[in-house]
Amino acid sequence: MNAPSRRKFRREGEERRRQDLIDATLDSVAEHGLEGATVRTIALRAGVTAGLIRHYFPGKEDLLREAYAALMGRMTEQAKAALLMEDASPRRRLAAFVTANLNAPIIDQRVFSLWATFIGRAGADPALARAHREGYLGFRNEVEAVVAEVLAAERRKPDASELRHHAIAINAIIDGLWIEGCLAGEMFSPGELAAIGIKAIEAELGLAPEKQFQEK
Amino acid sequence: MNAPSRRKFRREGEERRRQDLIDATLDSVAEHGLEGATVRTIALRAGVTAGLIRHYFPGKEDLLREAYAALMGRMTEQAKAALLMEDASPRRRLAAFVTANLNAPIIDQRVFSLWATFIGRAGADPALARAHREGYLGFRNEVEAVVAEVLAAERRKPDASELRHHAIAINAIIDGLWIEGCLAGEMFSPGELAAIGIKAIEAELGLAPEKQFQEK
DNA sequence: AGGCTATTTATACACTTGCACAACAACGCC
DNA sequence: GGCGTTGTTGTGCAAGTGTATAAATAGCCT
Repeated sequence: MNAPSRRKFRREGEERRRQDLIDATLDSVAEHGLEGATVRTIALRAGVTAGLIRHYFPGKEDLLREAYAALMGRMTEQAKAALLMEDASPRRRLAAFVTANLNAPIIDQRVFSLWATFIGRAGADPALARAHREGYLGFRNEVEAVVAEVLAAERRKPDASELRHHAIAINAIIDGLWIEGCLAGEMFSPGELAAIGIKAIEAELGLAPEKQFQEK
Repeated sequence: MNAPSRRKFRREGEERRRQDLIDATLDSVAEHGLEGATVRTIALRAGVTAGLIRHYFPGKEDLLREAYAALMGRMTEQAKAALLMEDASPRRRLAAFVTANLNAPIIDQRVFSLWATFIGRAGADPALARAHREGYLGFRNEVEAVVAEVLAAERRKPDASELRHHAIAINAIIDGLWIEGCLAGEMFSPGELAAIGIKAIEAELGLAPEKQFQEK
């Protein structure tokens, strides 16, 4: 009796454990910030003990880096997925892209908290700044490509500088509305942000209102 | 000889010391994040010893709260200051407002780092979320007021909902471009962001290009 | 069934953290 | 000029930090 009573455990596959630890890290950061994301908190959340982290990651910093990379990957992946409707008109695709970016699950307070917490350290951490830069430029290039298609369909031939300015402005509109939605989502009715975004972007591009909204 | 050699110090006025400690806190957070802002780091930066912090603030949390309040105060104060040109036309005032918000010192990586670091915790800290909400609504109301003036000068009578949507969109444009500028300022030539912002906002409001840019 | 090995736990350690408290000394007041 | 007030320092402490390492055991292979 009064056995040493060591904790029971199961062995998991390496990839599974790494993902669990990364998810637990993101959860911890979202809930308590970077300061509250201690190895013990993370391990507890992942259902393991703290020592195990060092078996999968060289150190805590590496775990945080991989967690941030995973977050960015998921965000850009979701964002770009909305552009895959091949059969629609460029204008519809752009609208769908905006709509996807201004509704759940991309409008999400938890994701925003994570983004803000990590990006706040971009000024001090060059690796983090570079990761952001790449994600941002990738996103903006996607926007620029769709804008080019939209304008081409309207028989307009913008030069490179014009195109770039449109992409910067549209990116800003989406980012700005995304923040407003994440921070004060309940102040907007469903679909309102997307409607505002689409109208603003079409104004930026000088597009006439869609035919369906005009009198026949 | 080998006297105890206690550190020399000067007594400062209460307000001065509090401000120094708050500034040192913001510097520490900007440089090392919330995790790196320890009482010892902050005190060292302020040129005092750690114990003094407890003489001016009940605890570290209170110091952080006051530092965030000070940051928000300075940001909104600077932003609104650009609207004070009484003698200019509404349209010029709006343009000046945008220009002021999209150049130094408001476009600033350090300020952005601080904003992101603090706002990242808004999801978990209700007091912080409320502080943000108030600042945001105040800013948006300013925007809405100028927009109303601009449209009135154009003899247009927007209803409340229309006005609100314009304010939301314009706020998003400014915020989005602000972020782009803070995070990748060197990718834009001086004044470029402001020009993009003004064009996007005038498009949103359906304003014709200014007369000075049209052929006479 | 029984051992092998790598995953997992548990413990230890040096260091940092926020905070408490007593000693001290700078400055105003008489 | 001495003296009291109190701003300021220095030290101490318990709790928590990341990491190192040894001990244990779960699950695969034969």
